[in-house]
Amino acid sequence: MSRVTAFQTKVYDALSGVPAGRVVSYGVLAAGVGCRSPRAVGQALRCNPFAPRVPCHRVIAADTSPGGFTGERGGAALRRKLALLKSEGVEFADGRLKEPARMLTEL
DNA sequence: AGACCCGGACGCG
DNA sequence: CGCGTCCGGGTCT
Repeated sequence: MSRVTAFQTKVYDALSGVPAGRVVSYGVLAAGVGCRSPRAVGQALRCNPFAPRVPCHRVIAADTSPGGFTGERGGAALRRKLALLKSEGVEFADGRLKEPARMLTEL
C-alpha cells in the first residue's frame, strides 16, 4: 500500500463512530462501508496509516474472538490489543470477549 | 492477472 | 456442538 484509498477512508470513518469501551466486528464495519467481505476491511485496517485515530484494536471478530492485529493472529501484538481494550474497559476471558454486550452489532 | 488477508456463513461429522 | 470448507471484496505485487 502506497496511498490511502476511498475504501479505507470509509472504514476509518466508520471506526471513528465507535466509542471507547466498545468494539465492532469486521462484518459490522464491512456492512457499514457497504462491503460484504470482512476480510477486505481487515486488510484495510492492517495498513492503519492513522494509528491512534484508527483503533484497529477496537475491531474484533464476529464470534467475539480477538481476531488479529497488524497482521498477527496471535502473539505480542494480540496481547497489546487486549491490553488496550482492557484500558478502555473491555475485558477478555479465555480468548473471548468477557461481555459480548460491548460489541456493537451495527453502526 | 494472480496471490494474499486480521472474517463470516454454511454444511457435515 | 465442534470442525472443516467455500465464498466473497479489496489491495498489493
